[in-house]
Amino acid sequence: MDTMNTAGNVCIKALRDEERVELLASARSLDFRAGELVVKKGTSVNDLYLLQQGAVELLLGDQPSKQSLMLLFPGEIIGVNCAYSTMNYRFSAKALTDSRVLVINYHIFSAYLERNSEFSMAFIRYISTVNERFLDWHMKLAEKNSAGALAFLLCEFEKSYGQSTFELPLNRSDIARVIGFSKESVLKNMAHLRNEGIVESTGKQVKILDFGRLHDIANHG
Amino acid sequence: MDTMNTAGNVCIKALRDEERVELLASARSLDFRAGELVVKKGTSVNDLYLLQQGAVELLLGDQPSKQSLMLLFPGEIIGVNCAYSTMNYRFSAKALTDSRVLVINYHIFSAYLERNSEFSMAFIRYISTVNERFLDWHMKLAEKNSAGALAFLLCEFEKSYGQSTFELPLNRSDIARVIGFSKESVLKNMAHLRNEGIVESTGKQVKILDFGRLHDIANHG
DNA sequence: CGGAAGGGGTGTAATTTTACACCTTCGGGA
DNA sequence: TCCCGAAGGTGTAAAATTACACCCCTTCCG
Repeated sequence: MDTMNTAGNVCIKALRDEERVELLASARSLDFRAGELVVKKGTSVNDLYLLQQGAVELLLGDQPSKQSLMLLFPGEIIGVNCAYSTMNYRFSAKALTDSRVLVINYHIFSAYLERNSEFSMAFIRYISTVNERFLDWHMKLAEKNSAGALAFLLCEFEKSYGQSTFELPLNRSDIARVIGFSKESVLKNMAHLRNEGIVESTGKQVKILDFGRLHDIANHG
Repeated sequence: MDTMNTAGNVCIKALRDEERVELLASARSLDFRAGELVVKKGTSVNDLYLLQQGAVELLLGDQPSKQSLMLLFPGEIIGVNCAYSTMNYRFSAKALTDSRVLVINYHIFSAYLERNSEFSMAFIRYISTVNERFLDWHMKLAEKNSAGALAFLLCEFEKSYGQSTFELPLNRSDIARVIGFSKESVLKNMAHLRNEGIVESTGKQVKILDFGRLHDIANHG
């Protein structure tokens, strides 16, 4: 959730001015409504998608119970860490909120990678950083029980928004998918947090009342 | 576990002949005994390690209950997908069996990335492929119960060794860490497989007797 | 305006897994 | 040669989580 200095934005800054101008001139923005697919698994990789606004969820499968890979926020290039493995996208990406995406032509982007070594090194560093944050995220979640995982997610959102009252870009089923527990687990744990006076929640609106205890649950779950 | 055409070996083939000769001339092989750390979390990134022989486990933490990231086999560059995120290694790597590693100087390697665009594109593709296989592995495991996860691991090893009798490079605690269940879960499930006549096992020696049923368990766990 | 669908929620029972205790065997080191 | 530690193993109980059933409310569409 920490978008500072590791975003796709930053690696694009490694382009030369004229390259950046050319890339942005050839790019176009697209808007997606909450719930729409931004990227569909199996489609061929013609474009890269830089998220400008909103929140997007990366999903592995296309089954009803799709597995959540990660949440993406403004500045990120969607699915960047696998974009060069095959010619087809191996995951889907769904807009969690209304979102705006900058569509960047893959071939133009690749041409810059081939001829601008500073840019390709910045891109390699960017991919490495995305991987590391992905591993951190999943491994932190993997070692927690359901209460800890939910608390951890709420703490991360509070940190990201920088305030204790915020609107989650996720419904309860989304939360369940992201942290890897059932919807009922999420609902029961959320009820427990409310009953204990740790949070207030009304649908997606969340207010954290006792940050210390939430952190304790997150750390020891 | 599929080492075909996605290994670090293959991306190194993208180097020009004289670059490859120079890289290999400056590299040296190191041997590690089973149980030794090949890479220790926190050490600075001066070298990359190409696994030539044996099996290595990538671990996230340095706690006693370290979390398993992935298993690595000959041809892989250890921890390649995060090697360019920071100046220190963010994970440890432990030799599961006696292993031989080619130690490649990071700065020489990076210099080739900067001046040989064909090589850097091959490297980007290699990292993407490593990421994708990592995601596939973890997401397949994540959706299985303990019986399914153990069966899946055994099936993958059978596929990798190409025969139904093989020696696991893992003891029961290692297996537990890799698939994310307790040691007793692994032991109980292994006993069940033996009692059902699906496998024979003596320590690390495993023989698969009923591949169809093992696959069924792997697929429906 | 009514019905359907989606989302939030609760309760109970079943299943899965861990925790804990303890055992046996084997290999290595003193 | 003996002892200790590591590894493989089993049993029982507790804890965690899911499965399932069902409810209520709100919003949207016909």
